[in-house]
Amino acid sequence: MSDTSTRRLQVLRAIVEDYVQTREPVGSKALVERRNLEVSPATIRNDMAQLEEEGLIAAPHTSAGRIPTDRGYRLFVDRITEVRPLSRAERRAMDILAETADDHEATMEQTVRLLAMLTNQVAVIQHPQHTSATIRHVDVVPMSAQKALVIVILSTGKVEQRMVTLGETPDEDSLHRVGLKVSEQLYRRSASALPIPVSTLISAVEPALQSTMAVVAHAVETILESGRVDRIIMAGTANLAKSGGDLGPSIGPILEALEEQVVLLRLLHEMQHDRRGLSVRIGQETSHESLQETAVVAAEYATGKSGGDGAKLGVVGPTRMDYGSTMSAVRAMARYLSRILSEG
Amino acid sequence: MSDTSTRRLQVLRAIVEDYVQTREPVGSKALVERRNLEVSPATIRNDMAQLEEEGLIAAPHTSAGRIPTDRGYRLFVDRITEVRPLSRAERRAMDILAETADDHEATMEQTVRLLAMLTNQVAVIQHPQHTSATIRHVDVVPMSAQKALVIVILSTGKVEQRMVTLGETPDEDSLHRVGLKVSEQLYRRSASALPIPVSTLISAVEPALQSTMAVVAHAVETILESGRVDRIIMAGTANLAKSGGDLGPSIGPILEALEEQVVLLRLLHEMQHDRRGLSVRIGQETSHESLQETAVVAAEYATGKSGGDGAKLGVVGPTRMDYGSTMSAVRAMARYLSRILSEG
DNA sequence: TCCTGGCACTCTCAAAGCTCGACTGCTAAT
DNA sequence: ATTAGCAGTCGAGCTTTGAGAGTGCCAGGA
Repeated sequence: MSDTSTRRLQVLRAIVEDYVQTREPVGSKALVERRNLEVSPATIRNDMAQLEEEGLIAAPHTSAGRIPTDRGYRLFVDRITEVRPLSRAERRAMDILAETADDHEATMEQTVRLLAMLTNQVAVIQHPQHTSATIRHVDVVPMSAQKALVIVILSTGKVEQRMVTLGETPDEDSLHRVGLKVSEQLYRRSASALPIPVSTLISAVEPALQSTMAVVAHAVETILESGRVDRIIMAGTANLAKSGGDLGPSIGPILEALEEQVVLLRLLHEMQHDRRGLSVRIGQETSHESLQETAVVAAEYATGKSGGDGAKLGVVGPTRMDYGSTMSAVRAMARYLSRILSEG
Repeated sequence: MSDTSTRRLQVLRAIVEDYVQTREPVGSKALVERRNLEVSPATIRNDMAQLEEEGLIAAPHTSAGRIPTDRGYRLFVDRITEVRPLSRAERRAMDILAETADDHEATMEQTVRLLAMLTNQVAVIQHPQHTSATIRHVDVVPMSAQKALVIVILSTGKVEQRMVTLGETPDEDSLHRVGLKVSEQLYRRSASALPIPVSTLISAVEPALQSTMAVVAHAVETILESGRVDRIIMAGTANLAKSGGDLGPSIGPILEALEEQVVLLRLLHEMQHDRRGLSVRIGQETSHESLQETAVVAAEYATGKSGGDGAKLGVVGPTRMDYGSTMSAVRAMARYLSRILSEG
């Protein structure tokens, strides 16, 4: 019993691997040859029939080989594939990245680009939310008679800004003073501690500036709130096209779904990570129409010294992808990024 | 003479317009019918032969209609097409945009997204360089024992940041003081006025902090310098795929070229704008391999109150595009953005 | 109970041949 | 300068055909 069922797993594995490599449905005969198994094609056929019944593989049409179904890939990912270690060249690339990291935003961009290159797929990365950040500095810059820019700098180095419309027209120095007051009052305060003490702030300035202060305080609050809204950056969309004829002829809808950041964000958010820190969604598991033929591999990375937070990064590619190396690249990337962000 | 040569222009116009609409080579017979001209197909054929000789149109194969060449489109754009006014709905969309503009970055993103929607093509926008900006505030935030983040806020509301590695490990307040000193010394200084007086800055702090100050000052300089390096944001890449089978089968290389921001930046930089403020590059005129089958329509927008600066925005699409409405959308978008940025 | 060899059957893919239709270019007449 | 008519060319699309690959099933053997 165990004998035959382990062979079936081997068959599934072989089918997945061959199909990923050759992009063609794999038949019983070809399989025994390529893998020089010890049994005859007929035996394999029986196993295949069994696997098909279990919904792990399917035949595109009567006289073709089999290809894995989403469930087949799922089983493969869960039980069979090994996460492969990275190659030397890949490690090198990451080390270089770690050295050249200067600015927060740039680091994210380089990371996502590198991940796209390593995997030859579309890479995405979620901006860290500043839950664990504290407020570092607030500044108010006049932009025109009526408008001013409120800028909040967080301890993580993230900088947020927002344009506000003022009722009156205070001079530049007054605005500056308002900014200083807010800085002073909120310094070191957790960015996620809402609401902020607006009335205290207002009463901290002279009456003439109080309405301005009200507007500014409100803007700061909005900024802190919106810090919980995620953003995604992305690279390697060209790889979608390059994956050549895979994904049906329909890369358009996929691109659309990717530009719709909301979809991806929800998806990433829902993903639960296993003990390896990885998470995979395959085909329909994405529960999104246009991503039927794609899979998402994601991992969490630590966004600051404190760790906890957990933004994510990952790649999107055809279900027919090399899960082993993709998973290893994603995992490694997450670790490296965590290290860079928390300094190492 | 003038009679027959103006008709030839009309024929060219008709060919371009029909081809853009139908996506199919247009023949002499179909042309007289659709346009109910007063002449016979044979006459048109003669004109076509003439136009072909001049290199304005070409036939994909012997028994097909004609399609415009790049030179044909060029003539069409230069001499024939009228920039069409926007529809009401389009104006509406822009007005809404103007109202919801809060933060600098967000405005840019919304703009580029809207432009992509309006034109159904890939929209790009170049970040303004801060030539005309002045320095508003500088802050230094410790990130770890060895590293700190230098943040520069400009009068335009743009915020730049850069990570630096410090030789020693000053406490947070010292760093803060360094930041304040720099702010104080450079306040109102033009961001493009380089080099900055590093030695003055260094001697403005106590000896223990001087090496730190040197690092920070250098970082500020780097930031100001790098402000001249352009960046591009982009939206609507999905439209590339949607433009269905146009562009050959080869949207991959195009996506790659777009991700290579350098290429686009050079291209945008080279474009000279006509009296309408618009500039168009068609096919080979882009002098870039993978953009052979695309055209770029761009316009300059004013990036601040002072005006002058001149960053660009535009769209990239198939050469076979509706130049009239694309040009009008780009131009309108440039005007609106100028107005928003310089406040109106 | 599991494996194997053999056989009949099915279905896709690619090449080949074919017809149809759309255009053109040319010439001679107006 | 324009027109009508005619002969010639070529691609798009359809059908046919053959080859190849692969399956399912059955009956026999370990």
